[in-house]
Amino acid sequence: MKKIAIIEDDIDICNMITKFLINHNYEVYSAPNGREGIDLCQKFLPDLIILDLMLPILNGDSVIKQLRTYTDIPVIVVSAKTMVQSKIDLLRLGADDYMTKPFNLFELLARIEANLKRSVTAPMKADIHLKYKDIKIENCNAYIKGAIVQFTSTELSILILLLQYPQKIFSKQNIYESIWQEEYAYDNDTINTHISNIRKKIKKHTDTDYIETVWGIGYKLK
Amino acid sequence: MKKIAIIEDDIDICNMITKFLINHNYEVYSAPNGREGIDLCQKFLPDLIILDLMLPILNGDSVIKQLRTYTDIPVIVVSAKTMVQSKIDLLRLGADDYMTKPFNLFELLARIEANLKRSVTAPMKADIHLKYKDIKIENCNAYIKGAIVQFTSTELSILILLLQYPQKIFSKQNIYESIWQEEYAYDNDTINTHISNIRKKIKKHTDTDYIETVWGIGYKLK
DNA sequence: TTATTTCTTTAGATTTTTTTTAGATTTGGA
DNA sequence: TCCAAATCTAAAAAAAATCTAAAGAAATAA
Repeated sequence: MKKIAIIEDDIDICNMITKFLINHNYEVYSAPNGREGIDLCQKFLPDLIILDLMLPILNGDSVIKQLRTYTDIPVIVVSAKTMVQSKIDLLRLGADDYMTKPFNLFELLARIEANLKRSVTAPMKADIHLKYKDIKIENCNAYIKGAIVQFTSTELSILILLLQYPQKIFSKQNIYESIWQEEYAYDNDTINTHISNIRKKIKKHTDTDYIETVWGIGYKLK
Repeated sequence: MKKIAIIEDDIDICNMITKFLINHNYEVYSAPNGREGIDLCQKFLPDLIILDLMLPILNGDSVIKQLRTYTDIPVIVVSAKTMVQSKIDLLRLGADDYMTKPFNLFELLARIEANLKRSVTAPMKADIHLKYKDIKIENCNAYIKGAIVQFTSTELSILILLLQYPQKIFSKQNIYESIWQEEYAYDNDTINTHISNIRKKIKKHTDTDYIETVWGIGYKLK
């Protein structure tokens, strides 16, 4: 049975969707705000998320952004009609589909099924599990020699990128455009600094330096 | 700005997608059949291809097959709903994603962006892969008799240039203008020095001198 | 709001690479 | 043979890229 998470602050809408989906044979979890929504997703690993844009505590944009750092599960965004101009940004941000309120439950069902179907055939990023020598990444946590290490999300993204292709040399442009999703205009030492910080944290747990500087070209794992 | 090629025989659909993508800041090229589509791709080197399956002259399958002999650019296949059973074959053939007609343009946009993103992080196959006797170049790494050798980026560029045309004699001007992308004003021994350093590094790993000096003319491999 | 964390920018130190220099060596031709 | 031009290479100088601490800015949490 497929699991669906609903992140929605309006309790009536939430109940309505929940009942409807349970009737249609889904397992449903819900959370009333962004923060709890993210926790929920990490806990129950749903197959699809229905996300209200207007959330207390952590708004929809941020929720998608955070989710997308570690998973590709389909996210259907729900928003009031007046917010429609932001839909393109949402898709850009990483939402898979959107609907405006008020919506027809059957239309929602159709979209859920379409998106679930798609995510089966699409290559899954969900549930990252990487390992390289003494570094291990599971979901959003990094471990070095088994000890959890607190990387910031940018640091973790860079580390994951490197870990995904341990042979490849990544130019700063590669890294920047992969992580920030925007053009790399000029070198402002941002990447350098993050690399430096990553190294510092790694060094606390192990003697070896895992990141190699390839002069004039970029960085790679070593 | 990213370039997208559309290979689609229905002129209305083609125009619709073209307009939409131009509005979303892409540079768009299109071709009405498979043959022209392939020419187009060779000419404009798009970052992503949207390919209709049902094409006159050369059908979609063959187009993918041909494209895949020399490139890894993402290909999103578009097909009529009745053709859906072939989607797995398509993915197998080398397509990266597919959509059935009629489709939502925002969904297309989302998929385009997802696939472009993926291709940034994927290891590049377009990368250089050269071999000459005991010297091998893969990605940005040079190997001699299997051992990695640390060339600087300028040295590597020169070596790659020579390796690309092992027969050709390169004048210093040739080399300078290829690598530095500017006019070769006078001989300041820069090339000499780099050649010397390359030789030194090669000599550490093998007895033979791979670079031949052609007096009064330039250098070539030997 | 204020406090805290994270990210970006800055600036000077450091490291590596590139270019220049200079003297030695090699080459081809007179 | 000897000479002049071309090439070689070690070493010095210059330039460029990178590193990192620390400050400032921005985002997030309380």
